[in-house]
Amino acid sequence: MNANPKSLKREILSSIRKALLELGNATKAELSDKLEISFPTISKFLLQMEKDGEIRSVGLDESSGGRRAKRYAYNPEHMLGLAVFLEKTETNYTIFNCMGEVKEQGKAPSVLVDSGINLLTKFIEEIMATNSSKIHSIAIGVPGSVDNGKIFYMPGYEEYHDFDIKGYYEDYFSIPVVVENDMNAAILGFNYNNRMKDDQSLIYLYFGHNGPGAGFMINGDVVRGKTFFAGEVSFVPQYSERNFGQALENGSRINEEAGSKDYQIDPISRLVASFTAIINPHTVIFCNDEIEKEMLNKITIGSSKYIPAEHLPELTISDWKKDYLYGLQKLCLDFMIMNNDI
Amino acid sequence: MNANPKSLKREILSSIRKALLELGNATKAELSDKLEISFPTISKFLLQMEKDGEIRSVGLDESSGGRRAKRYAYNPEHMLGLAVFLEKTETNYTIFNCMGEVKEQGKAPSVLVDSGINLLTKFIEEIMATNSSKIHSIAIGVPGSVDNGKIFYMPGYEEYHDFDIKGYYEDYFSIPVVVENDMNAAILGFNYNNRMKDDQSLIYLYFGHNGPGAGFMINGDVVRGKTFFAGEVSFVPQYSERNFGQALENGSRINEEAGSKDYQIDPISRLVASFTAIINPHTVIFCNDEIEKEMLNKITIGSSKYIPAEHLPELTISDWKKDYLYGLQKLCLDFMIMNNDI
DNA sequence: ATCACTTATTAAAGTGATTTAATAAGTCTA
DNA sequence: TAGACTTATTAAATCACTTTAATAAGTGAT
Repeated sequence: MNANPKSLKREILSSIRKALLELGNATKAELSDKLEISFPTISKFLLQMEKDGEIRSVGLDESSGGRRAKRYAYNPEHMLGLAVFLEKTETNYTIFNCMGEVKEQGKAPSVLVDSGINLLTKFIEEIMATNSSKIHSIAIGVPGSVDNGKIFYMPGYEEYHDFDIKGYYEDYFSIPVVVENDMNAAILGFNYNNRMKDDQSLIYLYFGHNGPGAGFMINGDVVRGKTFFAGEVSFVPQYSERNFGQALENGSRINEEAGSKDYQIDPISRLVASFTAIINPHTVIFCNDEIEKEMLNKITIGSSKYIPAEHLPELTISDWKKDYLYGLQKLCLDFMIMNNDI
Repeated sequence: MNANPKSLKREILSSIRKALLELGNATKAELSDKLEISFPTISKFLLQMEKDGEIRSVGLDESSGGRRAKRYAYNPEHMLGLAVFLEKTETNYTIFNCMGEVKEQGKAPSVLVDSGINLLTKFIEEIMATNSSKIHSIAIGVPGSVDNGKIFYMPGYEEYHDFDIKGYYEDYFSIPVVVENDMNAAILGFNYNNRMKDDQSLIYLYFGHNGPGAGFMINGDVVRGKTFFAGEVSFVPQYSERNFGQALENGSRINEEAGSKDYQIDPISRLVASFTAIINPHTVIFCNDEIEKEMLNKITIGSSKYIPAEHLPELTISDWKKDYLYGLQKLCLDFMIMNNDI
């Protein structure tokens, strides 16, 4: 619980930031109206923000009969964010501004090697050195389970287990750090990017090289589960003798030479049916490098054998990598907007 | 967004209420400490609350070396809540205080008859008449899908569809009203009653006379789904040719005379496995009039054929009716504590 | 019993947001 | 181009919580 004037100030500041970024630009009156905060208060905050270079006046409105109103816009370059995503084969990073515009991006060999955290630290340090003061938060994406900034489980990298990356780097760089699982970041990114309502239920489904998995967002929250096992859909029992993972594999061996993926339709349809009967999501997202549009129609038809069609989720295809990046950006932005001194 | 001094006041008041009810009793210093609100502010609020009869002094603490501190407790009788649950065969109601103590309860014939809402209105009106001013909020439980106080779907009672009960009665009685589906209320009740953490994922599973169903709470939120279809688990495909509903029924016909329920073990085990692979819940709750303890063990063993045992949820048995009632009470209490004039 | 000490409570000054009134900067009409 | 009107901004007064200082009420030792 935190109910005091200081928190009010923070609350107001971040709500102004959010509104300005969302609207693109606004007058004081518009902000006061939208945020239900009094005009003088808005005025005072904007004055300070303009002094700090956080916002800029972008001219006067046309008169609506009286004095023309000044219009303000957020200065996108005032704060930058850094997103780093660690993968087995390489490490990518992007630096972006509040509008989501990428200012710089690059690639490096994987830092996920035995030597532990040092390589990653050095990597971030170098990036920070050149962009110094402007970076206000860091988001790190990892291929493993994350519990509140602490790596809980990352297959193949046991030396990272139980390491509190978030805490470590927040101490080290003195800026907010957020760490998230790749799949969960992708879901957040998809949700953000497609401007969906906040309380949607989404499922991001991938088949991958090491077996299928899924990321879940329910009522706008990422689902991790009791033992971070949520999304291990290959274990879903589907046929008398096979689970989802086996049905995909088994089929693939039989149809190896045919080149057709039709054998996957029924297992996926059953999985979609199970999702619907259990959590009835709004959307199920597939990865663009794994599945074709035509396939989706077949799955829709397949699922409707198990569930009345009106309850089925919308099936869409999206760019996983892009969503992942957007997700990390979104996490960063939230921190930049919310968390702030003064 | 709401960031102004008025909301601060409300926030403080409800946090004091919450803390006092949670702790049972407290001194001003304890409240100030716990809530991170300054002593003078706490003092001012408590003074007013004591004047209003909302709290009472319950004596002085033993001295810890200096002046003895006054200890305050919430007056449970200050506000009462009314929970009404509508069923096909009858209508139950209870009146209870902030501590959850039932002050009065009763039963009436079902109001779910063709004549629409009038019977229910009259029923509540009579209860309100005798307990007049003390009832500060009403919770109504219904056997159907509810969307923000509006009945979305209630099988067999199409005349209620799209009727905004919440809005109607809030206008009529001028106190907060909350309407919730029976299963969802039961989950809230179980969660509340067992003092679980707020962000748990629970599943309440019932088999019922008209086929099985489930209620879901994920990360502390009730799950309704895109078309309020969440929890219709009988549609989950489980065997090559049968879904969960069919597996339960089919088995029952075969084993009709044997009296054994063992045929249910594998379907239920598979369902629990599906839950685990998808959302990895903390607990799955069964109804005490439908299943025995011994059965649970068999299901646990059965599920572990499909999923590594460490990821499986805890299986428990609970009193559905009681949880349902507690859930409605909890909803009422939340409204009483939060929503309040002044 | 008095004094030193501890803790609870009350009082006064300070900070921050709101409300209301006053002022400034425009537009439009006569 | 002056006056009426509209709308944006600034200023003053008010309300609410916090911080800090002062006071009250009790305990225990000398």
